[in-house]
Amino acid sequence: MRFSIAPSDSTPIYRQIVDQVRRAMAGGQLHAGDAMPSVRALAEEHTINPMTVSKAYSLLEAEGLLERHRGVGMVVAAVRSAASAKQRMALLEPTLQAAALQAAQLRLKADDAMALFKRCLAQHPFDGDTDDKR
Amino acid sequence: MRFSIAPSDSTPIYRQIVDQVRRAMAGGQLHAGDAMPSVRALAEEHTINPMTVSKAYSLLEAEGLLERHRGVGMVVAAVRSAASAKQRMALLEPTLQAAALQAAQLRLKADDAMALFKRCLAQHPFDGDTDDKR
DNA sequence: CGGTGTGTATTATTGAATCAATACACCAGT
DNA sequence: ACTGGTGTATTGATTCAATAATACACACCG
Repeated sequence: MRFSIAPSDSTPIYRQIVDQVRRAMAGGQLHAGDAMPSVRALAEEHTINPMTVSKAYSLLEAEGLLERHRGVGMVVAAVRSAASAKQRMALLEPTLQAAALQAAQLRLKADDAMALFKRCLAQHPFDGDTDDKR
Repeated sequence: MRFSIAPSDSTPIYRQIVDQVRRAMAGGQLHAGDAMPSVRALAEEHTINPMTVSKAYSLLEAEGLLERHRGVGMVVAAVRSAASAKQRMALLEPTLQAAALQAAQLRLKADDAMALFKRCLAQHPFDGDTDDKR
């Protein structure tokens, strides 16, 4: 599981982690039983505090997405599987709503905004398709 | 000038104001000489602290977008006019990049994401077109 | 058993953002 | 000048996010 953490971002680090895990779960990149990176490993990789990672994991556990196995590590919970397309769209919608608002404030033509979005989408080649099996 | 402030959002209030003014300027909704809502008025309308508004205005003044007229109010600076379409697109791009990343993580089809975005855009009827001239 | 690796709890500290209350400096009208 | 409207400065308190440094509880493995 790859994380992209931006400490400079206004959204808290622990929330960035939570959101990304949520999306990865919904997108089916995480399967039940998969082991999550250890708190210390993740903290070291991004030079953040272990407790910040732990906080994120705790929230995800409370949410039922992860299971805590003390002494072993966090593991993706059993029940969940990939969400339906409709559910995944619902997760994306708030961001697109914000983008649409910005586009309107910028007085951009809807077509232009769409074209730009299309270009952005093309830049994200669904890194899971390059299937990093190990 | 209408502001939509979300105190619950993780991005600081003063930043929400700054960003919205920037977009309104680029979109040509604010013209040189236009008077900005007073610090106290804006603070009261959104039940936020006057100093928070003042902080936002100060940043915008430092940026050259607003001019401070003590005793009179903040006024849109002279030099700037609406930005070119290309510049406005550049302001929107970071948000769409983030959205594209999320879509990829969610394993959404690009077409589906585009369709959703189109729907979101349709919900923002460019409130300036309803032209609240007074 | 003992070591190593898990996640966790605790306490204290830093910094940013916000609020609250007050006082001040400025300008325009009467 | 006075008054009422501007933006601003100051000080303090509060909240939240993140850090730091320990110490602890648990599980696997040899």
